[in-house]
Amino acid sequence: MGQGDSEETTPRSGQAELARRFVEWRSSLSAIAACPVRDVLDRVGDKWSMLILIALAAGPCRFSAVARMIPDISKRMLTQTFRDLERDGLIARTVFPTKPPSVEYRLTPLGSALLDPLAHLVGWAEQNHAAIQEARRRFEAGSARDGAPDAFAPRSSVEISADRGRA
Amino acid sequence: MGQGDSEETTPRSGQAELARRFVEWRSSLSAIAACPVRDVLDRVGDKWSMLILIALAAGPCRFSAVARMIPDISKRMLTQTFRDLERDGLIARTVFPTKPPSVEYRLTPLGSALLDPLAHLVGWAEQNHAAIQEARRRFEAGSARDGAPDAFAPRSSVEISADRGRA
DNA sequence: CTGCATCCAGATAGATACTG
DNA sequence: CAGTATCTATCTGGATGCAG
Repeated sequence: MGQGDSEETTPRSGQAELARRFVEWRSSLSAIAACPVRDVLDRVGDKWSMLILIALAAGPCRFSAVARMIPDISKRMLTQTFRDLERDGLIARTVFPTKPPSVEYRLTPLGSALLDPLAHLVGWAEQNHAAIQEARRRFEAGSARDGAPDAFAPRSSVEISADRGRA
Repeated sequence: MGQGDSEETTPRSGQAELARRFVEWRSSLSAIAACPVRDVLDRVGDKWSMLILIALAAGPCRFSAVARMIPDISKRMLTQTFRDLERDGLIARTVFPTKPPSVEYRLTPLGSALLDPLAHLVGWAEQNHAAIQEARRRFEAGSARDGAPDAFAPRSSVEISADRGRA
């Protein structure tokens, strides 16, 4: 399974470019795990960060305003996620010495920029969530019945023995 | 500041379109939390899924091959993440009835498609991780600057009263 | 080689109550 | 209103040993 036996005939050009990058990364996956990508995914991939980023996308918000938009978040988690986001320079926090005190959060240019790649992910999710859910149904059906006749299950035994020469 | 004092002069048109979508979502953030976006982020945002997806980006791989590429993953987590990924239809699993048995994992078209929005995120991470790290340094420097526990560093009193007109 | 089961430490996050 | 503190339930993920 070299990197270029059956893939290079496919007409996807941007896809191939993309694949090349990932191929290079394969040799240093552990480095990736430690480095910027993991950083970003850990921040964005947690339970609330992305929701908060979206909540602030349209403009600055007060603490309780965000809390209202995300009903099932606790104050504890909201405070904590705000702090992490601020720590990373994604949002800015402004305290107004009014009484009672009010605090406003807003996206920094950095946080605003993150919304763009995030939107790609969201777009993908919206386009493909149906496929994912169908895959889940199929998977669970296949787990219940061994050898279930699926739409595309038996692509297995054809190319097996030809490829087995490596063990 | 509102959405349009200094930002609207910037020539980003897709950015505005993007903002509009997020604005609409604000009213139903709890729905988003439950729905496809959260699904995808929970899958991709966990510790290993993305690494495995990248590992498979260049072509099919066997269990132990992936394990070698990601040295600090345990067999338990590798198996589990493979299963979740397969469950969602992102990767396909093929068992070869050889002796000893070998199993090959490969991206499905769905999983391959996910690589694209993922690459945007990775690209952003690479471009901005320096800014993030600097923000962290600045944040920690600002936090450590005063020893008083209750003083929360009102570091922007200047623009406060001027901006108060919007509440 | 691949995968599963068990046990276990640490992180995550919810509920509640209290402060300025 | 905004935030903190503590206690606790749950989840994640690592180590090990066993099985096909």
